[in-house]
Amino acid sequence: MGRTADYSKQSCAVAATLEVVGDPWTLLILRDAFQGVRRFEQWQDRLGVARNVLAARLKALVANGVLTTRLYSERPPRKEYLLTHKGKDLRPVLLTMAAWGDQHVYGEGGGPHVRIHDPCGHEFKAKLVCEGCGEALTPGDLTFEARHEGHMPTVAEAMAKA
Amino acid sequence: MGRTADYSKQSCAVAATLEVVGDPWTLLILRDAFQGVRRFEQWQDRLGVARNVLAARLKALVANGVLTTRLYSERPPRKEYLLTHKGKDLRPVLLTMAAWGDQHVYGEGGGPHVRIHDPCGHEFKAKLVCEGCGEALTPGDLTFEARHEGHMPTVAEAMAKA
DNA sequence: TGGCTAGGTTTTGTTTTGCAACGGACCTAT
DNA sequence: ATAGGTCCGTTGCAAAACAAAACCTAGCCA
Repeated sequence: MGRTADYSKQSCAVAATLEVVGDPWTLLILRDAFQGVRRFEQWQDRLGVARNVLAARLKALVANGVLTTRLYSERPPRKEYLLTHKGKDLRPVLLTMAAWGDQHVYGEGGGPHVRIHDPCGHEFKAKLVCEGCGEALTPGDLTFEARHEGHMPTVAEAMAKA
Repeated sequence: MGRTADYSKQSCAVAATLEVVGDPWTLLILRDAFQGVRRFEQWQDRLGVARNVLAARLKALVANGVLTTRLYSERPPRKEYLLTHKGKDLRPVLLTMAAWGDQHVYGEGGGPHVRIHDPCGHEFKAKLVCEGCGEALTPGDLTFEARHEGHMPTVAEAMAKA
């Protein structure tokens, strides 16, 4: 059979997200979209991705509601790809990944780019907090629970019992 | 050439991160690792991933310093896979993705699981803030700048230093 | 007429994946 | 002791996704 993992059976929000953006190129396409890329040729130049693959990814992203198309020229018909609200909400995912890459792949010196947080003027460093209490994340401070009846015993639960 | 995107030319922290965890299965393997999975058969049962692929991914994750192995049985030699510090730091990435999946794939009702933030007792909702000023992210509040003058260290170089 | 651009699609191979079978090395129950 | 079971992979094969480059449509330019 094919390559793609059948994330859909996983019944998990992470798997659901990966089903949309889990492709090797998709997140890079979106990274460029956040930096203003909107046209086929721009992505092709920047990423060097095969044209057929790029066409397939853009089509899938539109189908999934992450991007929309808009004609910027009637004759000849030319369309550009814009982030939807759903797509813009992926920015935290990319920033979190960028933060990890800066710290753990590039190390001390930091990555090749700096992101400046305009409101405060300092380098932006991503920090994840609990929206409810505003506290930062600490190891092991989360407990998983099934929301729906149809119970799926997780490993976490199984280990908690042991 | 083969299938795999050559992220290494991208010279970008996102691409660097994807080089480590951008594989279709890798993030699901790590998701389970955060829920306590440590052994080959556990992953195989839960994910249904092909055994050769799982073996390859685990090997790559160890090579990349995201997981370590530890013998839990001398005879027969059996090893388990544990998250390193570097690996544990990927938790924000997974939580951010989970938050997006909950909101945009599952929608109103929320995803199949709830994550409880033990310190405050409420459902954990991920929020990304600027570590410097503590303010939440708003659209277009980041500016990108190149850090280095002439030279952009490639991922390959960065890894060679490590 | 010929050349150029933008945005793809088609064609032709190469890589990777999924699957199932096999392997070794050790336990345990009969 | 021998048969079965567990755990952790490795090997071989067909199918799917991929990469590269040629090709196509549709207009525009001169």
